Amino acid sequence: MESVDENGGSRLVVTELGYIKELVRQLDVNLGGCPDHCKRLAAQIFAVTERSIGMIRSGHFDCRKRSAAGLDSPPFSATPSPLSDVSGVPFHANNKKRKTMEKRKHQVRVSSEGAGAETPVDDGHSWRKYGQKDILGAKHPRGYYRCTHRKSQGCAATKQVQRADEDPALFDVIYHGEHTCVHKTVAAAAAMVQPAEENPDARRHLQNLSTSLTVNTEGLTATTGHQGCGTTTSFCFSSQAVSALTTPQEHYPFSMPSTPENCFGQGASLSTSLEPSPVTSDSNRFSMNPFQAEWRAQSEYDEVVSALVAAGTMPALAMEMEENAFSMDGFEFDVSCFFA
DNA sequence: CTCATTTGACCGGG
DNA sequence: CCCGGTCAAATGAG
Repeated sequence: MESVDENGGSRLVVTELGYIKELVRQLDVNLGGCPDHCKRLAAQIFAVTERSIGMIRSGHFDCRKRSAAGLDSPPFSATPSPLSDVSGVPFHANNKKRKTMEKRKHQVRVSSEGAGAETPVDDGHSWRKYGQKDILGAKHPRGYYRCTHRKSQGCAATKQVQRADEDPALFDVIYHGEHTCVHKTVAAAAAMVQPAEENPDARRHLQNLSTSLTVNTEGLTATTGHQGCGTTTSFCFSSQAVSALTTPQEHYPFSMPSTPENCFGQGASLSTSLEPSPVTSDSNRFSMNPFQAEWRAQSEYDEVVSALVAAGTMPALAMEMEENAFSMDGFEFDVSCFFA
């Protein structure tokens, strides 16, 4: 374990465990409620637990290392669990290698929407199936998908989906290539950050966060200190909060806290400034609980992305982005995507 | 009609 | 030649 960054590594695992705890809490609250939501939560708990175990086993829980290795994140899934970064070759690949090796790959394990579902949870992109093959030694056939926008926009992204032998509820998904298609409004917002050529990772990560988003600050700790936030702190963005974000410089949304009471800096003030958002329409509604804010509507998410971009935050955010966590200024944030 | 899926044929690397 | 990946005609859904 020498190679493991003690602070960054263990903290990340602790964050993961905190996330699991929160999921269990949510599950407890939801027991007897919406069965689908419970199933999703259970699937998430499973996947996050699996990921945590993998992190501990591999000693691969340094945030920076994971960011570097996991830059080629897949379009997000409910709880993607990185099995391996099977990047064939770096970007500057030897051109004499096989064509297929030039594409970067990323494999994740995702759970199905419900028990016995035929497909894994939606990853936010639209795919068109173009083939299926029985694979030697595998119980289940492998499905081949390409981006629906391949024809219209020349998007070269493809994925392979195969049900896991051990657990039919799990799917191994291998993503090939990157989406170059303009995907919904999030992609448009992502494109505002920087041209894809200059900052492809930021753009991809933003794309990965499409649909809806949860920002959970539970377990927030500072890099330089041992005392984290004494209490669980949460924040969320409302329309008002977003307007606050759009003021640059002084309102840098994630400034370093100086005191435990103000451990979240502007984030805390964002939280307190939040009024129960007037529910104007379903498309603008979002829900929150004491622990987290959830965007249930695309419009809310778009608004936040635009605000973060305007505030100059997004590039920094994207640089430390992982599948469902990011760190900034020594803070780590869980960012989990939910399917409403 | 358009668009997505299915499925056997085909291709190429190893 | 085997096997994984892709193509494309047939078929189905909306």
